[in-house]
Amino acid sequence: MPKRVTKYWLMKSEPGTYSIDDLERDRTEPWDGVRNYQARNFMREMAEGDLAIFYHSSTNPPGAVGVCRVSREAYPDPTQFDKNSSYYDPKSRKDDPRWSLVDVEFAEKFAEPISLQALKEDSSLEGMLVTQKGSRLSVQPVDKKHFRRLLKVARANTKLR
DNA sequence: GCCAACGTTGGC
DNA sequence: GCCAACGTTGGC
Repeated sequence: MPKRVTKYWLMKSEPGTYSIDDLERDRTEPWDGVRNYQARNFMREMAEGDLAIFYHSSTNPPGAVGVCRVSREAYPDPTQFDKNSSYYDPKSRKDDPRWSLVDVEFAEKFAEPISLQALKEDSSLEGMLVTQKGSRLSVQPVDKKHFRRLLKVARANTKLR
């Protein structure tokens, strides 16, 4: 049996809701609240061990702030059945859950965030979904070459400190 | 706070 | 199946 190849992703979160520091403290977290079918489908493609860029959105500046690892593959998001949750979905049925999530665990926090602006200006990252205008997808695939490049930039920033 | 760029919903 | 109306995301 060939080993499954690690896949790479990018996951957005508003730091006011859940930040890389929160994940570093909690170590592992269910990535709940995703209510977009495309993003959900990407989470369903994830496997344990996949790596994801942790991205802070709706903040100044937005950008990549660290890395997390998928620690549990997709299962039903419990918040969809929780009437007290802002993620409650009355149309989702227990025998056919509409929304999924994965668990992610903390891997690393970058010494310096890599701003969206910097991502856009890096020609080696051309084609990354997150740099494209109007890209609102909160869970998205990342090419291996882009992932590796981004880590390289993060390391370089560490040396400059 | 504005608004462009989406995605979803529902009438027809 | 079309599309107008509405809601949301997220950069700026």
